[in-house]
Amino acid sequence: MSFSIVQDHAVWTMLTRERKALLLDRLAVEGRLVAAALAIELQVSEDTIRRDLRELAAEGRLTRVHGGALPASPTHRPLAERSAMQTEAKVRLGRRGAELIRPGQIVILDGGTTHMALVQALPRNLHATIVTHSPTIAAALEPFERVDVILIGGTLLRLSMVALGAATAEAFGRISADLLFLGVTGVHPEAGLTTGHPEEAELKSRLIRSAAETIVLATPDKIGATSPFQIAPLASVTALVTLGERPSWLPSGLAHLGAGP
Amino acid sequence: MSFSIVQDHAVWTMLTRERKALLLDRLAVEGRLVAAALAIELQVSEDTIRRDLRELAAEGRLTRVHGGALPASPTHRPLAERSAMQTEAKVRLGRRGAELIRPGQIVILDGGTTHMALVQALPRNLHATIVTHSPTIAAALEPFERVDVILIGGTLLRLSMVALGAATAEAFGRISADLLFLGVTGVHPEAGLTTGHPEEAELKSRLIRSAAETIVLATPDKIGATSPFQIAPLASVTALVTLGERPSWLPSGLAHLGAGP
DNA sequence: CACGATACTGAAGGACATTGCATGAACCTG
DNA sequence: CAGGTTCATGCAATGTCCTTCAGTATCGTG
Repeated sequence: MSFSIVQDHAVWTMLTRERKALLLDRLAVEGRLVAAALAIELQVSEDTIRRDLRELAAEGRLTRVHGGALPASPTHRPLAERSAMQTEAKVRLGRRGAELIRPGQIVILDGGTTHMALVQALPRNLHATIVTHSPTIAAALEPFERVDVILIGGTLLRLSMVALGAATAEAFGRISADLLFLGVTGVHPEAGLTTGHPEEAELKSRLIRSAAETIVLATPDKIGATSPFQIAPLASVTALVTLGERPSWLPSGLAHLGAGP
Repeated sequence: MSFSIVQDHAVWTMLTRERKALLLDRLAVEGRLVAAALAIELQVSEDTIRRDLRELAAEGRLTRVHGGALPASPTHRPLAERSAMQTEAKVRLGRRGAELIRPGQIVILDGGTTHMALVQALPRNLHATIVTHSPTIAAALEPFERVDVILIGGTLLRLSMVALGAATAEAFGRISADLLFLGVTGVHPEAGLTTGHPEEAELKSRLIRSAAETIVLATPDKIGATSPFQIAPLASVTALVTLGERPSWLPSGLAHLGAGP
């Protein structure tokens, strides 16, 4: 073949199936696919991408739209839209977060699209125990054969799709984890860690008590922002991961990790 | 990994078994195999590699794809592939099952792809409470704004992606539902309802005790089939939904519903 | 040791899959 | 409604697959 991409050393022949799997993965993480961009990125013609999308659509794995594809029907707009926001930031934070998990650790994963990105970034052969009260996260952990998943039940709060309630809190109370990835909607020098739902705030504060270390992955829009309900003061956090520089107002006892490009 | 092919002018003839083992090792490490590249590397014809891959695929050790092979992924594929199996049957059973839910009822939904199809068939404005120990089902219920979702936690059984264990059983013990949709892998005149996992069988039998009525949606391949572990005798079921006619051996006290086209 | 049976490999040929390109239709934007 | 973009289809080139066959090595048995 004369069109192949010779890169001095080796030709990375991507199998068709691999490419399709990649497309679906990408769709799950980013919530949308753009045909033209993918063609450039994967070094194939747009026709090939379009063909893939058409075939995946025929299998019902995604919905074809002009210019690319969107998740298959069952996905709800709010969630799909949320995951389409700040995609790049979330992918990078997720990758950085995934690196922090050591083999064998017991990790509590809070809900949220950023943590979804973290799951997508986990190495396939990771050996760990992951505790979560988010059915979405739990479902996404299916492919990881060496991960033990502990699902915490309760009443689902529709907005954020996590379990809440007395039973949930009690179940977390019986767990001592090594690591907690905590989802918040605000990180502020005075207000501390905040979120938009009172019960959720309470549960999240309990999560902090159930783990030795707490890590917050914060997209840029959350830094310096506040939401109505406080989870805990900043000092409760072990490390804050952001895309940019360390905010000047961070307490000195708090580690800051960059998730640069 | 590097190895020399020629040692002292003597050619290192690799035994077939050795080569196959190497292929599997390589697949485990790299996650993919490309037939053409392996042929060059191992100094055999592509046909030989292809033969190996074909045979390994027949043994279920890997998945053959155009150009090479991918992991058999006893986890990833099953779910994706299982949901692709018997699609038409599942959709019809799911639709029929969805019709059986009355507004305001408390419904226990077991895991499984058939029940996933049921969720897809639910009316958007359904008002009900759905209890489930399957994160996949729970996640799929996100779009239904008037459905209260109760998630039951536990340790996830990867194969079927449902929560199991003492906590799960106990949580179900505290629930009295109107309706239970029970997933089984066999419906047999003598063996009754059966499934392939002992703990799952035990939990399922507990589910039956937690609901006033039990409904089994059975695809054709399950009728007359048995799996190793019994859940309960046929008489425990309120209604059996199938695509075809009522099996002659069904106990007379048991309702049969057709999910015809 | 001889002999047939079996297993393994490579090669030929035809079927099949995948890809990029060309064409004209459908779509979106302003 | 004009102009660009995106799309589906048919086509040709190439790569991959399977089947079949023949040659060689290995094994088991007499």
